[in-house]
Amino acid sequence: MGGGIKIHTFISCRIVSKCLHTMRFETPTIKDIARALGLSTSTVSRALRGSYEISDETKKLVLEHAEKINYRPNPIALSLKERRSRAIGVIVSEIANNFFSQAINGIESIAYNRGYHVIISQSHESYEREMVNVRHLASRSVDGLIVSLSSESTNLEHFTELYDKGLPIVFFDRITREIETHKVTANNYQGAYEATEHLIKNGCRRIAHLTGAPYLSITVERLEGYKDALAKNGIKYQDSLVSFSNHGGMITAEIEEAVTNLFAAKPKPDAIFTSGDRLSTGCLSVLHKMGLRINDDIGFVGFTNSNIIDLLNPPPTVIRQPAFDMGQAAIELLIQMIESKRPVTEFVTKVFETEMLVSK
Amino acid sequence: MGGGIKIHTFISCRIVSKCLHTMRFETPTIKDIARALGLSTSTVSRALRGSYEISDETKKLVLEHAEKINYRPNPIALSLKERRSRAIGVIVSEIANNFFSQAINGIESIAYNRGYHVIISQSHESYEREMVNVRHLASRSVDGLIVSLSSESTNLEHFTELYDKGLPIVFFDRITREIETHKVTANNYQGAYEATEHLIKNGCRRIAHLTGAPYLSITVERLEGYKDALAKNGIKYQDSLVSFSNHGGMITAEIEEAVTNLFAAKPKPDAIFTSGDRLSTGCLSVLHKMGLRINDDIGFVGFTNSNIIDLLNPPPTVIRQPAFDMGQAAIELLIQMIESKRPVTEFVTKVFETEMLVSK
DNA sequence: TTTTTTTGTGCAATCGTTGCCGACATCGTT
DNA sequence: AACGATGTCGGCAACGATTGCACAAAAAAA
Repeated sequence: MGGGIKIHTFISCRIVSKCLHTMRFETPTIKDIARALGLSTSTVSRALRGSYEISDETKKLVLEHAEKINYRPNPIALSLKERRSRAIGVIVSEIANNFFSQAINGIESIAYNRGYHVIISQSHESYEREMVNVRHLASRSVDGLIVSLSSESTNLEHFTELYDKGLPIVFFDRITREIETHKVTANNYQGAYEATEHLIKNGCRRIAHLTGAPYLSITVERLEGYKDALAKNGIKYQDSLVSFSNHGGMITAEIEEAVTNLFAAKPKPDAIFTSGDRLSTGCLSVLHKMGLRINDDIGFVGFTNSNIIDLLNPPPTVIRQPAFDMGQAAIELLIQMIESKRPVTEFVTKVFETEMLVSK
Repeated sequence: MGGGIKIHTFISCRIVSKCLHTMRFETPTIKDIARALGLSTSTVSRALRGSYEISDETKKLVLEHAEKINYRPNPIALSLKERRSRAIGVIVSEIANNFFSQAINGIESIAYNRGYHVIISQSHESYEREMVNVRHLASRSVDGLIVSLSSESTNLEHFTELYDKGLPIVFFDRITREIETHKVTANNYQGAYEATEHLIKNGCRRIAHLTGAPYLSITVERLEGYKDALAKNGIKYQDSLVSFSNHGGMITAEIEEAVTNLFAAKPKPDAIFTSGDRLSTGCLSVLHKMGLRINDDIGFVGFTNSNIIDLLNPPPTVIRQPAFDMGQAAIELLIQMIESKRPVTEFVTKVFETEMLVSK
């Protein structure tokens, strides 16, 4: 950061003869096998699928030759014909977010075993980007979608448009009431409640809340938990102690401004509760820059799945979501929808409990 | 972690009538337009592409109807016909690695502007997984590949197989000499040299080196830098002070064992230099668990692109790579290869300088 | 020997799109 | 009047794979 980036460029001048990088590269097809063996493509196709109508002799011939020329069926042709791709799309705001990357690992762990490929796509918290990605994935015939909404997504037409036509979609993390389908989420209310109560038990009374875009489900649920914990403990809720960050912590300046504003409240807050991976780490950075030590100078609890928070100074108390398991649950529900013979009419919402890791 | 995971499952029993989730969903095609307007598909196709052979009147008719029924060309059919997809594949070991997620952001930032989609795929440091992913991406007609090799990849046939057939490939980060193509890398030698020298200047004499799989380019280059820095400063290199982690830090137990082994050397090392994001954070965790304070009890420098290392206690000195810029460089070279009219015969290797952030 | 059954294979359509060629009609030119 | 040029459009084939139907040859039954 800061200053130009130095680059050395080595030019290797050796000329590689085999390089044919303008012709599209070719793969052996069923036709090549047919031609080589003097059969028709249909016979070859059936032989490869082990159809009972083909003699064992022919089958052996075909299979051996297919093996020899390293034949692989062309999935694009199959997708076009069968209108399915055995690929599922995942849309999250940012992969550089521990919660999401862990969830994706959960998704992959099951998808690959069930023969599905996973295509990851980032919305970068942008409605526009989300829409483009959804359309692209759909038109590429993904068999289903796992989605965590972007901060900006209030209009969900790009989803309903496809969902109503029969594309299976499962929402996770940032879910929506507008679309009736399977959903997977953490118990955000409870997590926020516990976080807030933890701060109260440690003597904090003016607890600020730094959270994401106001229309996101996770924002609403966590805000509710926060409010209820305050109420149960006889603390009055104050608007000035809550700050919404529309970009979910992706823009550092936004967090700095939010924290500054929160500290402008009078009297000053004595604790801060952050909602979301990027917001939590971002807020800790800002506090650090301001020279405030958490626990000593200010109470802190945040939602984050970072795996190195125990190395921080001092280690903050965090709310952790079972991201990997949530990913697994989401893909299982999706595959169930994709492979269901009859229309799915009953939908479940799986709610996973969060865990509070208290700094010692 | 620890204990079962509690899940609440809410079953929503409302029945949604429009739900047809067994039929594959259908998109309007060029045929629908042709039928509706009493034209042939070829005329419609040409009208949509604005061909000069079609009268303005017909064009207007077609375009209006296309807009009305929300027609989108089917990319699968196009891929099949044109044998290109305007999608590029990226294969990295783990997206839950700051270096890679930043590089991917760099790749996306350019790809989207140039009309390419980015498909991300993880090898999880497994040769097997890498091979499956490469084959899948290739058979899905990606127009090119950006690859950082997995720890286990010594055999590169799955790449040469495709590369020789004309699939453009750019390697970055973990590159290889075996394949002659464009490459993007950091100046790992220099980074390691500076890191080691920094430790020496701070009085360390027995510097351990915790690094990745021995056949990776980054491992070799960083080891060279480490060795040369020792030599230039009159310190004898010792095998017992270097430990190779084959899984690149993905397995915590492996790091713990490695660190334990390094500390078994006599006399004990007085500093540790780690190569790689996961290894650095993993090592810091282990040191923390062992109750060793870096700088005070043991010197430390590590390669990492984590954005919260300044929050660690105490903040370690780190070597940072310009990941975003490296990603941009890689995709630019790839697109250049893809769109080149004539075979590419001269290849460049771009080497980006690293930056050492010294803890104050 | 004739008819029926069985077995093995090929033809052609399909998926959505585009390239190529040919079919007209209209106009202007010689 | 005959011809070529131009403008506008449709038909066919192809991309790679699958599949229902038809058809052949061989085997079995009559």
